[in-house]
Amino acid sequence: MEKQTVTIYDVAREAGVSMATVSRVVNENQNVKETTKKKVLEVIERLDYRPNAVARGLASKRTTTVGVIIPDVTNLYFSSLARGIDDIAAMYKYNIILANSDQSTHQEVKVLNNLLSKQVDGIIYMGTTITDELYKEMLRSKTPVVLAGTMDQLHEIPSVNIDYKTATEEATDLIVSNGHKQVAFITGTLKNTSFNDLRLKGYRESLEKVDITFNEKNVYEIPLTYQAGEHVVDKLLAKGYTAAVVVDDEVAVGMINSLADHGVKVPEEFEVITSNNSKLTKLTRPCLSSIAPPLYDIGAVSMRLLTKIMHKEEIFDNEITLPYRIEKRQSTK
Amino acid sequence: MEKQTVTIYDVAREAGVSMATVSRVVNENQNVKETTKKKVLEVIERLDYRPNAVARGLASKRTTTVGVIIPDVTNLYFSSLARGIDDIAAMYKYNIILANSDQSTHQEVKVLNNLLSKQVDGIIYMGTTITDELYKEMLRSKTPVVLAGTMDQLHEIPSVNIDYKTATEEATDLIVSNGHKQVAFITGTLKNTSFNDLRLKGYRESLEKVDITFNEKNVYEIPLTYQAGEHVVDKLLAKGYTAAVVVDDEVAVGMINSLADHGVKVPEEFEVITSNNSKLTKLTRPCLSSIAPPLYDIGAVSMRLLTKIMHKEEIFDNEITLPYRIEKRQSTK
DNA sequence: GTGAAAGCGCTAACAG
DNA sequence: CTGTTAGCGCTTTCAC
Repeated sequence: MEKQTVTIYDVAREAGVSMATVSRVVNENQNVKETTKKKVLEVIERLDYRPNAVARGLASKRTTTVGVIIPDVTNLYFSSLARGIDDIAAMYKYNIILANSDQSTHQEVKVLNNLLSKQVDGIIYMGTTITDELYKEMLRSKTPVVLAGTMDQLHEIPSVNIDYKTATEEATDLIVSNGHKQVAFITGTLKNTSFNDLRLKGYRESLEKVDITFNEKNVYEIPLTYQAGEHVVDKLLAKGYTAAVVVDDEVAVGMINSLADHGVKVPEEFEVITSNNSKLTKLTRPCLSSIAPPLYDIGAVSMRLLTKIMHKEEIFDNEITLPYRIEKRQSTK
Repeated sequence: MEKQTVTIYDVAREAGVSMATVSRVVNENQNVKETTKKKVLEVIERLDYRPNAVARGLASKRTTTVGVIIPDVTNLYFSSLARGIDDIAAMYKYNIILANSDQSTHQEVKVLNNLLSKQVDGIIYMGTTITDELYKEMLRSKTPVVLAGTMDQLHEIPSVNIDYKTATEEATDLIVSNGHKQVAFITGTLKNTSFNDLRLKGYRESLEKVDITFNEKNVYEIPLTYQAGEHVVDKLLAKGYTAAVVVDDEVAVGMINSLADHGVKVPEEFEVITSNNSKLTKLTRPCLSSIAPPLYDIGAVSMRLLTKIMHKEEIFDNEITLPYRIEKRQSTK
């Protein structure tokens, strides 16, 4: 399968210069006379020469490729980040190797090693939980890693996030200020996630400000799926809850639809606020109120941070916290 | 930035064999004695040797990487295909370089050439339109290309699709059988797309079966966005339409929400059927009836087809047509 | 069953 | 400003 036919050597011969000169022209090195440069470019054009990035990668030890580990491209939260990542990557002439991890540790470690063997210049990791095994591998890696929309417990790996605790606190404030006493907190797993821990803390502190005692019974750890959202509503209604703070949009959509199916009016009889402000929040009726993290920007800034690390530029802060908004829509009063 | 420290040479030395033998072990070549194999594997483990895929790619001219051109990862239709592609790719030990094209020809040609320079072993293209310029580049490429969920006018490039014409015909049948006379057809651009052409034909033939004269005025070419869906509803209502066949789910969601906002009851006063059966169709209230192409499978089969071409296996059919269903939900009677 | 040696196409000193 | 010369780490004949 001869993909490449014309090499730098062919160009050099045709143009009557050395490979080194061609290389210089291709890499936009200044030290080339205008006339020879023109000549070389002409030959490149004529021969339709395309530099072989693999050879280049081997010789220079830089592949201009970064690995992106994503739980599932089909999840709007992550794909929104991915879009920001890719745009900035393209701007800096990097390509992206996208790998779905399904959030399974085994997969993730495999994927990480696979990416490293491909000699990516950097890695962006997305996902809600970081197990010890994966964490160790990341720390061990000489290839820089940036966490997008997630963080490690010890805050050793550069990351880009919002202030989850305060955001969740504000979101909960919005609800308790309407007088609710039974407010459920719907979350994914609380294992290995400093991320959901922070949210839980925000929820808790909000309640305590209005003298509602925090009770673990009000915390529901469920799978982050539409169906799980539908199901949890049955329980919530049976137990008399009148509001919920939700960490995932798909879950929240499931809940809001299920509430409608139960004939429960939102927001009059039940209030819901969710956390990611993905497209979905605007597609439901009523529209979902939500914490609004700058999804695209989290991805974009992560990639930008990674380029800085890869280029050994000075970094002022390894842990970037982006601002968020609270979008009040129709699922809260 | 020394990413790689231990090389095949180190392993060879430690194990007291030649590089060639190590290479054979790594590549699972049969011609190695069980005992030397064991010895080599032990050293690999001990040294934590990881083959350098870039060097391997240069030497073997195979990168086990495929390029995937996607208009926007954030679009559920395309990301669902992408998920199928990645899963099958992983199964065959390929990685994916994902590139967002924004469906802009200029971008696409650039991206394609970029992918080729990275020496990908194959390319999967997603997108609704294929301009002549891009088409030429694809045909010229010695690297195999497969079209996922789209097709070229001349059917020269291998592709995986459903029968858009018949599917749209059936979808329209469903609506006209309920007696509607004014049925709009909401589509994206009709330029450079054998794809939407086929759908239009299906729509047209369905109408003609019940003696409704096809009229171009009923065809609305709009951007495929939620907002455009909302806006087009104003026009449709003003002109007295009572039903619409829509080619894109986001548009359909915009329409259904806008209809609700106008106080128009769906499906009683207005019926809508859409085309992609993405997650979105189940999240709206009422749920959207839809043509249901096997999204994940279109991606998966495309990738499988590509592996066959890359491995020079025998191909029985370059143009694969997968079966679809019609999902009747609540937006049609 | 194993080793030696010749590249793959390019970059990166180092001379000049 | 330009050319020469080593590799980068691996696969792949071709011998033995």
